[in-house]
Amino acid sequence: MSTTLTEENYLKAIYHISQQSKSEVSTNAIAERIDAKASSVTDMLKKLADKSLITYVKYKGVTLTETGRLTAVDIIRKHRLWEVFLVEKLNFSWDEVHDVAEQLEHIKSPKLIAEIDAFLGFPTQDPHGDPIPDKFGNIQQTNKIILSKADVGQVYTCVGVLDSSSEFLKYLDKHQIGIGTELKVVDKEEFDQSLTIEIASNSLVMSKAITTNIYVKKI
Amino acid sequence: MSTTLTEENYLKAIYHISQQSKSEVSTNAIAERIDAKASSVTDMLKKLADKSLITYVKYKGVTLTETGRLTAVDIIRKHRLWEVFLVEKLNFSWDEVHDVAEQLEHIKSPKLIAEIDAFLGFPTQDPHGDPIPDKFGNIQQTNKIILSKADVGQVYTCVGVLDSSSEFLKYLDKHQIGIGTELKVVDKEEFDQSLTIEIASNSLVMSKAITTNIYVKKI
DNA sequence: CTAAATTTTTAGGCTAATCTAAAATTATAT
DNA sequence: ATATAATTTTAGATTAGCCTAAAAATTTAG
Ligand SMILES: [Mn+2]
Ligand SMILES: [Mn+2]
Ligand SMILES: [Mn+2]
Ligand SMILES: [Mn+2]
Repeated sequence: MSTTLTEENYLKAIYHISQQSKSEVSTNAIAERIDAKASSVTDMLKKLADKSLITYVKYKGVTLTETGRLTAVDIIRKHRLWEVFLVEKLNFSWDEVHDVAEQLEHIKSPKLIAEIDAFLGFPTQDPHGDPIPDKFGNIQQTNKIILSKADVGQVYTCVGVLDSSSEFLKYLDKHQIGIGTELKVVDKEEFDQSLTIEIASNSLVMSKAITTNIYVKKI
Repeated sequence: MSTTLTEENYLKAIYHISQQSKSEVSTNAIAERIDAKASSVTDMLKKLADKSLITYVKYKGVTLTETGRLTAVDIIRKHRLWEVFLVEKLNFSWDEVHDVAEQLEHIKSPKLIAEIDAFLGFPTQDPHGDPIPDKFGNIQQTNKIILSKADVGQVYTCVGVLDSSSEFLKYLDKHQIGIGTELKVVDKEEFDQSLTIEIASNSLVMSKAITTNIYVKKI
């Protein structure tokens, strides 16, 4: 059975929320993410349940069925492959790709995405460091940690971002931080949780709002 | 003002029909092309007229306004650039590209299409020999003729097709005919208008149904 | 353990895009 | 010139996706 663009966006939202919370996904959480009213979400949840893409129990929240999960992951795969394409082949910067990928991810053509994948040399990560699911829906997870929980005195590599908004990515660009950049945590201010970071011999103070949006890995 | 996918498809249909007939475009002609009922077309025509994309007089048919024409040509530009991309970069054959391009042509991102254009080296023709409008909406027309009107004894180059359906293109593939192929019109059977064609020293009889769908140019 | 707050669902309505059936208009053929 | 045929438009429904307001269910606080 085929899915509409709107249904696909709901499945993706449910998938992403479930990645964070691990439990049933609530109507309100979906409404917030989709930017729709809870009543609209309820309507759609009934439809998705009818299509066996989610299991839905009134007042109790939803979980993706295996079919629903595979559908969501396939959309995410397409989104991330398109983002790589835009950056690698079309001179887009990492803060420009998301909105276009939101449109491109809904293009229906298995051959297209298989060829794009090959054309890009089967990339495993998107421009924001997020893993690209393989065509079977398997996702390779790396053992990254959030910068705010890093140890003082330790050196890390930036491996991803939590917030992929243009505004945040431009902040990182300004301070020459990207995927692969080495960061040394020099000091932590306990009062506001801000970190002093050393990047290529330059010192930079990052507020908690910043450090909770950067993924790093011990070198 | 932004256009919906459906509105864009109507504008494209009106544009293509007006290319053939040169006069006002009728409701029924649009209905047939869009594969919708005439009443649905009437509804949409009112909407497009409200948006000043067409001039519409009840019972008299429609014409595109300058804005409408530019919108239609921009969609066609995107369609044809995507077709080139699919063939040149992603190993699609010319009979596989149309349906995917029908989806891709509606992606809204000026940067994306500008970059694709540059990435492809600013092509002027799509895989079916159709001209690619430039970013200002100008279309370079070539002086092609339809093969059925060609002269016996004359040699031609295939420069395009009228029917881009997968079925017709596969027929051409089977007989090793493509854009650039040399064809010599050896004979014409007056009874059924069929032509005997010589291609690379092989002889082939083409019915009128075939010859009215191939564009050629005198060598 | 109840009362208040919060969350979720239901009820009813709206718009875009489609449809069928019937009415209105225009074209065609004696 | 008029009757018939064809085309086009109107009228009234339907479906997807969204909304607001109110009701119902669940959670939280005292
Ligand atoms: Mn993205
Ligand atoms: Mn991304
Ligand atoms: Mn095409
Ligand atoms: Mn084409």
